[in-house]
Amino acid sequence: MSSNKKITMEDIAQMAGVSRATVSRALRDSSLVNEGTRKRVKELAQKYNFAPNIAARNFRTRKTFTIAVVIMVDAKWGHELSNAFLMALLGSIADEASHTGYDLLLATHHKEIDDLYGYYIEGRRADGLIIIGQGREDERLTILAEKQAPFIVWGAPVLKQPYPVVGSDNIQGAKVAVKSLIKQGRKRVAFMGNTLHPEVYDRYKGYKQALEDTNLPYDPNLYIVTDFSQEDGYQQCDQKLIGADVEFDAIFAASDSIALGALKKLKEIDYSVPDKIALIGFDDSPISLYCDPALTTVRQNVKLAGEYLIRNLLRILNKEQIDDQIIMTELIERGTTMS
Amino acid sequence: MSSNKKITMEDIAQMAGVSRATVSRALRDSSLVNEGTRKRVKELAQKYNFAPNIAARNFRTRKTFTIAVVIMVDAKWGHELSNAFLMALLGSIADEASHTGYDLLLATHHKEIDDLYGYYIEGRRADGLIIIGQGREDERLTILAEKQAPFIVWGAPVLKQPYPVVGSDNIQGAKVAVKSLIKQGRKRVAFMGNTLHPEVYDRYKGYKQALEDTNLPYDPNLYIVTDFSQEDGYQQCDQKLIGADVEFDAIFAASDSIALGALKKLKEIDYSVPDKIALIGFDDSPISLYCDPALTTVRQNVKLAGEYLIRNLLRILNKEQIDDQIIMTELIERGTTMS
DNA sequence: AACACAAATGCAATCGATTGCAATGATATT
DNA sequence: AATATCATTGCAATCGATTGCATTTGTGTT
Repeated sequence: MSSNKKITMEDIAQMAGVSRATVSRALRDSSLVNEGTRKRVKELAQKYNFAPNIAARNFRTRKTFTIAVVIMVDAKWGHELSNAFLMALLGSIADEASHTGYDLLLATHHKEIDDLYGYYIEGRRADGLIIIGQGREDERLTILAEKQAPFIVWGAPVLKQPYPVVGSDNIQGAKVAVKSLIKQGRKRVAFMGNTLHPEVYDRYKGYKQALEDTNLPYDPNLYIVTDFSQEDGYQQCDQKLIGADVEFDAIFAASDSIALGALKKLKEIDYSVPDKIALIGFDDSPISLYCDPALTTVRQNVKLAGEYLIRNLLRILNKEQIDDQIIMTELIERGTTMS
Repeated sequence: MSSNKKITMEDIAQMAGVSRATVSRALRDSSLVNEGTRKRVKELAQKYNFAPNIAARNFRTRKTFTIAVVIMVDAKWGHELSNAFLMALLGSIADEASHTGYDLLLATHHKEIDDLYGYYIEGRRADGLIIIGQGREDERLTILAEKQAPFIVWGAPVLKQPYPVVGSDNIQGAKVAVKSLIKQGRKRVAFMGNTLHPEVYDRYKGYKQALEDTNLPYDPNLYIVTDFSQEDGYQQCDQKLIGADVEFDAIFAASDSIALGALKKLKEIDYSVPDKIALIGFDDSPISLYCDPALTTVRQNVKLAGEYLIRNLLRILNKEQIDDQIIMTELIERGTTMS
């Protein structure tokens, strides 16, 4: 069954009575080959289960049809791969990539490869990069940009950043969420998140804008620095809000996970949600519908995100000029704010 | 800055005053080159930021140092990429792969590529495959095995399956969990899951063994067919347990997501958990600690799972013979069973 | 019949790193 | 001094598909 010898184009060519060149063209539907020949060749390829050696093709064509997805992992912010939102995003990227015929190279990027350009681009492992989570590590991205690597970033546009970004409209999303809290009569809305993260910073800006627009005072005590984890949500809620005797009647959290951590704490001390404290998260991860009460949250459009990332990266590979792309969010109202 | 011409080994060789061959050897730390030469070459490579063309290397060596991770997606069971456990597993695999110097090719496998062998192996996109979620689609795996593809499966050993498997000890894990319920005095334990899935089938076996060992009767009405989603957990709990007037005092769910769905239903109708109904899930996904009450669950050792998958696949690539590998689980007792 | 032109195919160079084998030079052995 | 041995290095073939250019064959035109 398995005559372990791999079949090559030469073999197919012999059997079809044509040259390698013609086989190559036939399989790629080049208009240069005769209809009949093409059919014959394709049938032979089918019959012998022939698949062209991609390594050879990549080598010759100097392309890989592969996109590397680099997930910037920052130990301090928890293992991002357990972040439901990022995973959904990854799934969406994978779907879109397969539609366009690209393979996906996955890298959770710790310290090991610090020369992204050399490794992926120079080394021809991938044609382009999608970077997820710009975090604080802007330096590596700047280097990539300097070397003119084809890449795109999921995140938030930062002042004059030298690379193209796709991201949610964090400012608007946050503003709408916080305004909905205020409309319910909440006067002391806490913000939980870490503004060192550009996306969170935008959510924070939206939060402040909502306060300004409604003439509510901004109280620095209500800005609670919190990393992206349920655990930190729980801890900071405990220490910086409850334990610090800060008065508050609502929380806007920069992610669902933070919100869930806070919710746990609130329930432990019998602060009723939403009666006493209203709560809004960000992401609309699957859990948010199934916690108790169900979590009001700002939905990010994961499907579109994946599409735009791939599509724009392909444009870049195609030497086209592209702009940052901002995706609308949607407030999903559930139990933690319904009164 | 960017003299767009890529540098090759030939260039480095010229500068170092040696041949391509020596450069190649020097960079790969071959013992054949003189210490001084190696140093000189490496410095030049460093200085000019040279990374060997991987496409060329792969082509020549007929290896890719890439492992394809294929996630079998079954629409009926929900988009698996949103499954927290699978994602954690993927993360662990990614970590382990990068330690061993392998790249990871990610594929969420819909219908598009049905010839896994041709695409990945014959096409030399990857040296080997890790298949996640054997599901019912055993056929494709059988074909892979026939073609002697180097691959390994995360899942459960199925009778005489012709491929190596790494998986949790689902039988034991389930047995311990159900027995703990029984020890608490529960007499009517429902099982939620779909036994068409081999791993779930094993959990079901463990469930039945626990009943047998403790001389409790098995009631088919307590086997609730449920897919891997919170939504189906909610629905089936509603229809097949509550709505069907089946008497029960505990639920053992085949995954945390199912358990959470059920929990939501139970709370809606004021069945107190754990007083009236005890509940155990499977996976120990992050949420289980933060739902209310916190979910008792069977923890799978994700870290080990990733390690074993990679390690064993590498053995296979190395033509070694390997056995199935079963990983211990651990019952994590939390609020949904504490009484 | 002679020529122009188009369609289909083949020829052969090419991509860049790896590696078996041969060659070189240096040192040790008799 | 001749020879054996070892450490380095270079030569050149090789992996297999792609593609610019040349060639062949077929059709149409005058």
